[in-house]
Amino acid sequence: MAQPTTEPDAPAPAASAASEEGRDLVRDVLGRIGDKWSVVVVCRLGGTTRRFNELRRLSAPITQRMLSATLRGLERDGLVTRTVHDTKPPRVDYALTPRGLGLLQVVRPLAGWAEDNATEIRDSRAAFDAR
Amino acid sequence: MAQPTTEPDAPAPAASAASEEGRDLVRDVLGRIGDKWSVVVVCRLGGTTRRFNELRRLSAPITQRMLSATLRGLERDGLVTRTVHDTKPPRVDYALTPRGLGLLQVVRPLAGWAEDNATEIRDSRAAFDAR
DNA sequence: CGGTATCCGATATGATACTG
DNA sequence: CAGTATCATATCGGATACCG
Repeated sequence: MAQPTTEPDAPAPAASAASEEGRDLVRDVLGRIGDKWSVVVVCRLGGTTRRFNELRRLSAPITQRMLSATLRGLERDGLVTRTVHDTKPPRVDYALTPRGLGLLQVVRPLAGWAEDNATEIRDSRAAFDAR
Repeated sequence: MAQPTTEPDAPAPAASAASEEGRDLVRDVLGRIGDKWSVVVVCRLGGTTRRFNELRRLSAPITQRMLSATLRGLERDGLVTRTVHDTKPPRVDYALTPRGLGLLQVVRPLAGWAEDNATEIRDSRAAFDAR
């Protein structure tokens, strides 16, 4: 980011998320995909291209408003493409970009973990709340 | 849902998160770790055990309140253990449980992806907002 | 040291109605 | 079909102060 001059040598971020502002950035990115629906939508998109209402059914019970907002956020981050076909009735296709596919690769294991551990976690919560 | 009778063979949920209530559960779990700090704290804990303020420094700029709340949430889900040593001054150790270590395995790649793509995503956002 | 209690504003999300 | 606009609310999370 625009450090024009005077770099002694310090290129290597070395460990993870070293720089101060780098960590802010990483938390921003995680916050984006950490909203209620992004992970669901990315997983539902997968490697194929889907239309709006198709995606909505697959991601139920997402509301129209939230799907729209989620997709715009993902598009803003360069994770999905939005293609408008000028037909009647209108048709809009969404698909993951290469960057979005990269996200899918790391997010699918997460969703899998959540699924695998869901019932045990629910039990842990119940036990914790019981005392 | 609830195909009462006559299942020819259909045992496999095949794809991910098949059952209706299963999906709710999965979204609950994802919502938990999708808050602002859980991923950071889990990564900072890693395989070692840390004290409260130590963790707080490592997770800066988290507030005391949020670290406390985040840790309690993770403990509730059976992802971290909380060990109180009755010394003076008090000392409390936190560590990931086996289940928490499992989460770490899938969350670390996610954090790595966020780090790797942070600047490009920031640029995409700027470009999107510009128009 | 390791918290909890309280207050409060920002944001995320849902419900509903309307549109090209 | 694929959205947007508006309103209401719940929750998140920061600041601050106090406690054992």
